[in-house]
Amino acid sequence: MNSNYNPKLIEEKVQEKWNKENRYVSKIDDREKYYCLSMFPYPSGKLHMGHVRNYTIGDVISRYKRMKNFNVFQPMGWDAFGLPAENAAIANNVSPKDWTNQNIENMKAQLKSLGLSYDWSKELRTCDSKYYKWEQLIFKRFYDAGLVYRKKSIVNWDPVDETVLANEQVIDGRGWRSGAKIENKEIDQWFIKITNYADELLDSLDSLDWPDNVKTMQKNWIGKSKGAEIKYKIENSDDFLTTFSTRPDTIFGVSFLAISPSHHLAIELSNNNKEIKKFLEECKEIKTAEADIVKADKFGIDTGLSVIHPLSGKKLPVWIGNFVLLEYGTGVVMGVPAHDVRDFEFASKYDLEIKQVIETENNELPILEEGKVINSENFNGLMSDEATKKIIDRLEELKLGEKLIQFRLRDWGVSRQRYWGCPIPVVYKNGEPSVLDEKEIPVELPELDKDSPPIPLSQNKEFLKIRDDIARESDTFDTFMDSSWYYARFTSADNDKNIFDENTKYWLPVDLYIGGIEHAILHLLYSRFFHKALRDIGLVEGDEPFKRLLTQGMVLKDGAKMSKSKGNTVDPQSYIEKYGADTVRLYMMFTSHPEQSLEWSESSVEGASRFLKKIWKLINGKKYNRLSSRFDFTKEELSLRRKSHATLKKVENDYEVRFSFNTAIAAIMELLNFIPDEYKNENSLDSQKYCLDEAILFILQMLSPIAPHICEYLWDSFYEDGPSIECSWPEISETLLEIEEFELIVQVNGKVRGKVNINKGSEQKEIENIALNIENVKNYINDSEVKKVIYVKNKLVNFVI
RNA sequence: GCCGAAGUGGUGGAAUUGGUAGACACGCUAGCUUGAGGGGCUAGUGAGUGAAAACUCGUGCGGGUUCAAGUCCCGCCUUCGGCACCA
Repeated sequence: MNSNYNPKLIEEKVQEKWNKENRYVSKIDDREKYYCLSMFPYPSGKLHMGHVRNYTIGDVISRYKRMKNFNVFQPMGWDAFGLPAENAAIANNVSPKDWTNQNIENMKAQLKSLGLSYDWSKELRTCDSKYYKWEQLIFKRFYDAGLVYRKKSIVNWDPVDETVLANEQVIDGRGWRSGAKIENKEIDQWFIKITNYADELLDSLDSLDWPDNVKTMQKNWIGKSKGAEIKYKIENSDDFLTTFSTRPDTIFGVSFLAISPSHHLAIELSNNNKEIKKFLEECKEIKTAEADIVKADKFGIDTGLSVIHPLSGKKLPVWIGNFVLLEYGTGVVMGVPAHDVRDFEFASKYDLEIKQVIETENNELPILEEGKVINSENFNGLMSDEATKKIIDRLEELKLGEKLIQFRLRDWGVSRQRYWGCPIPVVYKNGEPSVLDEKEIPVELPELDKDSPPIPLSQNKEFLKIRDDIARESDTFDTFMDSSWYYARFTSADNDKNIFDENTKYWLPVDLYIGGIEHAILHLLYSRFFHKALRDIGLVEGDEPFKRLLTQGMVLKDGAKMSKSKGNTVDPQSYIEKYGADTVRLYMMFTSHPEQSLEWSESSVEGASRFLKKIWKLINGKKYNRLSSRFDFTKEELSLRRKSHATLKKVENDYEVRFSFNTAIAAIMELLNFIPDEYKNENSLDSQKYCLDEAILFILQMLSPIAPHICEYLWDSFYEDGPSIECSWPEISETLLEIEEFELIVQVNGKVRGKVNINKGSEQKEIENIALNIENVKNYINDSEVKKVIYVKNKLVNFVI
């Protein structure tokens, strides 16, 4: 039995065994359940390294949990609707459906070759009407629950191609295909009232075992802020302009109002004013993405209108500002140049009054922090918080304002003007929309003619026209809709009669959700909202979909994200073929902590492969001796046993608590390196054999979540008629871990000057004496007086002189 | 611009609660093994000084707190993720 490690052969063999046994099909049973979910991929064609990393992490944890006797559910599916299929369809003259299905087949084969322990019996794809018919049903139920409405909103309009473009399709303000200048266009769209849940989405973050940075990002995104709504009467009119401000204490510093270019007042004014009309035209050239709006130069135009300051009674000019978002607040900003950076820039540019009304130690305008109120009539001298209260009280008396809590979170626009998405189940009777009844669902996406490019549904006459006076909705759903509830549908994916069933009840919530940090806000927030809304219409239980979250970092090459456009991608398949899945998995887990970015390195793959070869060489051909542990172990033997158990303890903690697979692997490597050579000889002592066998069993068990093929193969040949490696995890012996000696660090003035072995039970005085007698320590202390001794138990002693 | 991260040897990274910086690997150097290549094995490997013992410096930059700072605080720089129509 001196054969070399042949990953291809053993991986095929082991995978065949798993298939035969249907080993990873999960059923309800008495054990504690563990639903481990990795974010399903967009079927782009080939697996990339980010997928491999994501799915290996999920698989390692799933396998570990199985060994710990959990009933594990780990499904996989496809986020199959989206733009790339349409683009590929145009580029390659294939239908989005065929392209997508082909990609799914390829990627599924790749996933299988990685040895991921998925329950494929629950596979789903979002482009399948078996899936999206339920999504249409959910939309109907949401509509009935009052969560759906229609509203005008702005899109990127390509006037040449006459299509709506995604933000990423607008490059430098121009359409990526046509090159035409992109315009803002307002159209009617469907919205879902996620803001109804703003408070709950915020509050229940506390209950989640999620990374703090993700919770913080979500919290800031929801953006609950306390302030006041303040009304400014328009001069010579009975109308008011309403603003929201978090800083009512600065109200006497207001020197202008700025309204959004999309504000109805701005549009009305433009009808009679050429300059304003021109200005609004110019504003239409800015992309709709917030990052672009903020980066754009701030400019504005005076409307000529004035408003009356609610407290001072002064006249203030009304401007239109390109930086004011209609979606946020009321679409009107009160400009306080002395205490806001953006207002300061704007006022400086257009020579508007800058009036300081807050005083702090810092004198440089703009002063952003709170302080003492000045130049504010009878509120002078108050501190900001008190002034805020009194000013709001005063506004309320005058009925010109009131206390208000405002969220940054906006309602979710779910309409998309595309082909490859879930049709929105709505019809228009004489132009009046109505959401379809459950029995009229599903609305299936129409098939395309062989040669037809994927034209938006709005141009598909056959699909649209039901009767002369009845037409279908031509928009499809945002693909975030598809991915907002798939975690729940997985549990019942094979049930065609009901959306959810008893399995849903059993498996939810997801115990661990793993995916890229780039989804920290949108996808995760939408899913959380969906879960709560589904709960409220009685379809699921519990308040949150994902109990624990692990956000993985990017896979980089040469310091940049691997991407097709940069041409720095590395194809995982070639590595799986060359080194085997176990090596690729091991490499991925060893190279860095899952939450950090991973720098791809060719040569480290070799290292991972070498480690597996070492294990193969040590174990292949050996048989478990099944000796009892009743030996008087030598000190050396004991130290190997201790190392085995200490490694086990560390690895458990790394797998379970820290998700720190790289250090777990390093510890296993250390253990392997620690085994003395003579123990590996055939004529070693029985006591040595015992220690070696123990180490071998531990190594195989500890490593098998990461490199399952080689470990199971070696386990089966080493431990004939033993238990399945998947149903066994070793027991730690705590007594073995108790050590009698430790290495004391001796410092003088905080610098290490010596180390010495000390018995654990020693008294502090005794330890100090030993430390003071170290030659090098003596040299440093000389005749100096020891002013202070810091002693950290079982660790170090520091003499301060 | 706003929100959230990251920065440690030639490289990937470790240091879990403020307590030995560089675990574990890769690479490199030398030696052994081999007909050669590959592979394997042994030793060394942060920089500098030194024959050695040992010492000095050293965790993006500049300050600070502390007996002690990669870790805490203040101010910067760079890179990455998100910013609501990429998924």
